[in-house]
Parts: sequence; C-alpha cells; structure tokens
Amino acid sequence: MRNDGETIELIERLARLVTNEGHAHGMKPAQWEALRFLARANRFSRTPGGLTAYLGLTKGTVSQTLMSLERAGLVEKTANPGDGRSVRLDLTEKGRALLPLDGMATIKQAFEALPLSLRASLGDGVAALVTSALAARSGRAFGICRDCRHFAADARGSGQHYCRLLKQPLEDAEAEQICQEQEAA
Amino acid sequence: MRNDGETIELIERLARLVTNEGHAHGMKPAQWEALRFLARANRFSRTPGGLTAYLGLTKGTVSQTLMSLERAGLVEKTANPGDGRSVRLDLTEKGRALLPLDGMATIKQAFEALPLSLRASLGDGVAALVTSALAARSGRAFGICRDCRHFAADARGSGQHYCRLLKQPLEDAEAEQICQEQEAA
DNA sequence: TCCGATGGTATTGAGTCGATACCATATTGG
DNA sequence: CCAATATGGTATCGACTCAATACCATCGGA
Repeated sequence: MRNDGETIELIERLARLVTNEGHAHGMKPAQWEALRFLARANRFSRTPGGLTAYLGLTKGTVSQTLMSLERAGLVEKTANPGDGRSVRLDLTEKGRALLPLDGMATIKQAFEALPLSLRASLGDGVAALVTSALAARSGRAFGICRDCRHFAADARGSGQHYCRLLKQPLEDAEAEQICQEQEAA
Repeated sequence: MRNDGETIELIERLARLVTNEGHAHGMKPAQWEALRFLARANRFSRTPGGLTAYLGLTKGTVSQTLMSLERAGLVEKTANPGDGRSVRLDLTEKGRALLPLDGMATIKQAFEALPLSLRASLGDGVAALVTSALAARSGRAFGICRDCRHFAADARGSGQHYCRLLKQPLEDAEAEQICQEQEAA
C-alpha cells in the first residue's frame, strides 16, 4: 500500500502539475494566480498588499507581477478613496474574459470526475494541510466572508449584510467573496 | 459546507505553499525538486531526460537547473557507459546532506498530524488527481519499481530481482526506487 | 507636529522557463 | 556499409519570478 512518504511525493508532483498548467495562453503561473485572486477577493482585499499576503511573497515581487498585468491590460489600478497610500485593483473586461481559459480547468475536471465521497475527504485533507501550513508561517486564511466571525447576516432579507470589523455594509454577492480579514466563526 | 470550487482553490493554495517552501537554504524550488528526484530515482532514470519527463518541463530548462546544481557541488555528472549521448546523474555527499533540510518537512509534519483515515483518503484523492492530470498531458507515472509489470521478484531470496523490460538485474534497494519506465502491474 | 508604521514602487542579481538552434552519438533502412 | 533520421544534451535569448534593499508618500498616534 501507499505509505506517508509516497503521499508526500504525490503532493509535490501535484504542486508541479498545477504550476505547469500556469503557462496557458502565454501567461505565467504567478500571473494566473493574481488573476484568480482578483476574481475572488472582495474590495477590502483586492490590493497589492492583499495579494502579497495571499501568495506569501514579498511586496516587491507582487508589485512587478501586477505591473506586467497592467501593461497587458488585464488589471486596472485606481486610487483608494480614504487612504492615499493604497491602490484598488480590478480586473478589466479583457482580464475577466481570460478567466475561463485557466489551465486549472484540467485539474478541475479531473477532480470532478472523482466519486463524491473521495472529493469530500480530499477537500477535508487539503483544507487541514493548508490550515496548518499557513499557521506555521503565520499566513492568513482568506476564507469566505459569510463564514467569518465579523459577518452579520441581514435578518430581514434586504440583501444588505454588515462587517462588524470594518464597519461596512456588504452586498449579497460580497458575502461569497474571500477576505483578507476573515476569521472562522 | 465546502463546494468543489473551494476545494480547487485550496489545491491552488497548497501548490503555492509547496512552491514557497522551495526557497529554504538559499536554493530554488526547481533545485529542490531535482534534488529530491535524484534521491528517489533508480539508475535508469537518473538522467537529464528522466528529470525532464518527471517535471514536465523542456530539456533546456532542466539542463540549466542541473548546471547550477553541478556548479554548487550538489550533483555529479558521469558519462553513461553504453550510450555516449547520455549522462548519469548522482547526488554528491554535499547534495545528500542537504536533503533533510528540505522545506517540504513542514508540509510533511502537517500531514503526519492528520488522523490515519484522513491521511489514507487524502492519499487516494491526490493519487487519482495526479494520475488523471498526468494522463491528460501524456506524462509518465514514475511509480515504484516493485509495483511494475516488468518487475520479476527474486523467488529464492538471493536479494537479486530482474527487470524484464531493460533485461537488467536489480538490487534489493533498487526495487523501492522510482523509475521512468514503470507501468502499474 | 514630529515619528514610526504602513502601502507601494524602483532596482539589482540569480534563477526559471519556453523556444530555437545546435552538436554528438545512436539507430534504422536501403 | 552508409546515408537519413531519431535521440540525449547543451547554448543562447528574452520575458518573467523572486528576495533583498532602498526608497517615497501617506497615515496615525503621542
């Protein structure tokens, strides 16, 4: 049977496969990662600093990747009202159009072909690994807004929720996005 | 609950964490991958071509990584007797001494902390993903020699096995190494 | 109003990576 | 036996990645 060492080798191999998929359509792995992040993150997290924390890189490195994406017309920067230092990032139409061409689709298909129970336990296992590896390097979870302990769901169905930490109202759609500040409820 | 999309995000994140671990001790992720491969592969696979197939990169790229490792004194190249084009790769003592410092140890610890049943199903899930992602890009499995259909176990306990494909005798220890030619029994 | 903390950018140097071109050594077919 | 071709590797180029360092502007508090 498979022992622990073999599973670790398979995880390394999977990581390499995921990285290799990142060369689809003339882009680079780091560029795809940035694109995917910007498609998933809420407005409080969609900044160079947010992406830096998500990827666990240095801010200089991330700044360069973002410049290359901006040059390519995939990402837009706008000044952040309320903090003159900070920058708001948004995908352009062109950037958004690229998302479905993501090479991760291959891996996603392989995953969806697995039996339901295996998908579930694979999810549990990967979640546990990510959580503890993240803890070891004091990284942030970037979980989903609605699962956060600062999230106050709207009780009256107006479609308006609230973040108790940032003291900001939240649209319905935003509750499903990932957030820099998220802490499990 | 976690849906499929969230699990895919976690897999991307795990891949990034694994890559980031690859900067331990002033080395680069690709260099660690090469080192680990050379520690695990048998003599038939321990060549630039073998590493190229394992990583799914181009041979030029791998050639450069190997040159940097040779410059650093971690890898030795010797001519392959029997084929003047081919090169045999071996870890030096210095290269072997580096192995225990691998940053993957962090992930390995996290893995070993998981309950046994979760470890098993995580292994099954990752194995299934790797197998089908590999098939999609017609990559080789690089499984363990003893699990290969060309492997003939020694029946009389002399410690000598045999590869029916390469028509070569195999030491006991070699049966546990990974091989370019391996096909599941 | 300083002063340190925070969010970003600029620059440098080593490494990664695909693409292309190239070389030497097999292997195959006539 | 000897071309033609295939195979295993290396060399070079250009764009990108990444950490490290230095730097700048804005923010926040004492």
